Amino acid sequence: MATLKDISRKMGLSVTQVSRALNGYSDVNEETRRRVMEVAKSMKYQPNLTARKLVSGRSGMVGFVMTRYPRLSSDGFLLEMVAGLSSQFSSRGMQFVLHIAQEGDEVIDVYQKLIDGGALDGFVIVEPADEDVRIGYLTERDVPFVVHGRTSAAPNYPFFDIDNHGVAYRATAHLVKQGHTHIALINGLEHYSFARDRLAGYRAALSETGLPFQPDLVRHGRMEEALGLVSTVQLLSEGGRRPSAFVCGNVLIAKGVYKAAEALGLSIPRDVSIIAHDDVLPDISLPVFRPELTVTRSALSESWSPLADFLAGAIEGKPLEDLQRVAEVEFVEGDSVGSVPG
Amino acid sequence: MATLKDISRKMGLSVTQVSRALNGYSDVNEETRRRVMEVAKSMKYQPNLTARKLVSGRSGMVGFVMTRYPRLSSDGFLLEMVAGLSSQFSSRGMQFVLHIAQEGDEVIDVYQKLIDGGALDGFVIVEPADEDVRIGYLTERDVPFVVHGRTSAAPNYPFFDIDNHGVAYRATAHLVKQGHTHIALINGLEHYSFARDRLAGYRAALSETGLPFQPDLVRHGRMEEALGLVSTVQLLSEGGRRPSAFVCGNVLIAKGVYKAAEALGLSIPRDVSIIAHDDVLPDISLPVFRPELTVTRSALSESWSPLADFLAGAIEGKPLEDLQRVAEVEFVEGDSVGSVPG
DNA sequence: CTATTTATCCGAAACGTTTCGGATAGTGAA
DNA sequence: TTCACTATCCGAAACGTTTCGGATAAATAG
Repeated sequence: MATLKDISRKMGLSVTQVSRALNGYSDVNEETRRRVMEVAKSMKYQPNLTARKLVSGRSGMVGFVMTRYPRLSSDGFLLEMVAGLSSQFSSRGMQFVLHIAQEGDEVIDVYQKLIDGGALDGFVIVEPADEDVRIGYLTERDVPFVVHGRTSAAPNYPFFDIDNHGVAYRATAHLVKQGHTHIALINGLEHYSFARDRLAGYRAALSETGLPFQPDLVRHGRMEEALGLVSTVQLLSEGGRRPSAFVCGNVLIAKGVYKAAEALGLSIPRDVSIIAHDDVLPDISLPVFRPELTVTRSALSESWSPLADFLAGAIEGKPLEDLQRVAEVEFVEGDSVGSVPG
Repeated sequence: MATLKDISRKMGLSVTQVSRALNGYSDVNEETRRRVMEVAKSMKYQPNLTARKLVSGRSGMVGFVMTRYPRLSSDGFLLEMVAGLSSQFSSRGMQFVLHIAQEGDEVIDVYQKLIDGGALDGFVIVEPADEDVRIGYLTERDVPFVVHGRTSAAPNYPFFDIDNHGVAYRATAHLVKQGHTHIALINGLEHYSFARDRLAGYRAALSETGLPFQPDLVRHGRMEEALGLVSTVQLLSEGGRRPSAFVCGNVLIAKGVYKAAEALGLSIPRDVSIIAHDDVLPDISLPVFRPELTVTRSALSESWSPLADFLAGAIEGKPLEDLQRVAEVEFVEGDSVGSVPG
């Protein structure tokens, strides 16, 4: 591989000047720069990243720590994310390193090791919990990171999140407008921030319209079809306050609700109304809904680019206000919402 | 972060000696080494990988290039592999970097860029094709790599493969022994080496027992349930030589065959016999077989460790013979094989 | 007692880059 | 003529390691 020295020798220039020419500094003659560029190309010069890192103190690598778990190999979200982030970072000249924590490793220890090794410049964190230890640790050590989601309305770290409060608020409000008074919320696991935000949005919509919050109409769990199915059957079988509408955390849950409704002989939207949040996962095995599902929609795939931008920015030391964004969600009406039955 | 210089200053030793003490060289007093170790630990010394790389010329990073494709996010094999390799490499102190090729990128260009950047020491290649361009390119440029699979019986590069010839041979021979004479092979896509090897094993078993090779009993395709289903329906519907037994490339295909058999009102193993190869993917959504499927079995998860070993060895310049292995497969009898129907 | 070996140690160079602090020569202004 | 300024360039240091080629003193061999 050709080095700066090779070029400088060949052209009778100093290494300094060649370096500055290539890096676009202003104190180099345009004619000189042109020639340097030309020679560099002809010699197939590629800057040695390692050397560059040594002096800049940065490795150009960012990391993501993943804990091994049983469902791993069937988790479409994860692969989608890894692929998305990886390509975003590499198009920015950075490397995205996926680190799988060994079984039994303490998560924080993994971060510590990676940081101390000096190989990573920053981290991406997804699915933050309400009191997230990773965020605490990285903040304390002053290591750059970006979060997909957020643990409070206005956190003091870079993040990209969707308006989860709005997701549940709009869905709930829409149902209320149709006259529904008993609206169930089938939500993600309680300790996730996004689930907390959605619960808050749901409650806000209810209280704004004077409807009571009924805790037994809210379910938390892993956002899979089974959760929707089981929750629906339970909710519709219990005596008394049967919900006439469902707000679902994602389309898998909605699929479960559809199935349960069918099994119980209920028709959508005549007997039950359903709204879900759609992450627009490009998974071919995604369920098909009949009738068309009404959704709040925001493509997960649009978050990788800002996440990469924000982490890169954080590493470069950009001000926090440039590194935070809450994305709006779209409301897409289908045919799964009707007025209250009889 | 503490550096070698910090330690040397504190102890009144030279940087050289500290470095050698830490790296286990013989020309340092055991007592000195002990003290150095102690101080290093107390100062939380972590060697700067970047600096080390600069002089050693290695980055400690190995790469895997993946092309983006539609089914990506639902591909369990891929995530399983990424997770497996990633953890194997990191337990060896190396980083496994996943690189997603942008749509439209020429694969070879991606490798070129990564190599020239000097950031990667070697590559892992999976699912080699018969005339694999990646293998050609890396060989030509003399860049270390390891292949999961192989393009010829005894290739001149490091690889880990299972005995694919044996997989099909044993399954076929087993069926022949039960008296079957019309045995179908539902195989992977034709250009993959493993599919070619399995086809060869299938033919070998047939010819050894004097049975004719009937090309129309062989199907190639993407190894999914749909392939098994469609192939089976076609094969059993055609006039004349209907197969009485099926050798399936993986369990998904076998699932398709089971479904087709059921739909056609055929019973297993009375009417059709089935054998498949089982990669032992720990995917909870894996099909359940009734009756129990007879399989050739070899866990995919056992290949990551040797692959990592071999690539590390290749980078260190170990001799080729230490970097190749063909793993045996296990034959596990279930209840899906019977004798030829009346 | 001298020559050789052995056990420890160290200085300096090297890896390829960026960057700080000038140096030089030419230009225009005072 | 002298001064300040601009445009263009360069030497040297620095980043944190590893490693080559010795250096020193003590121990052993002859």
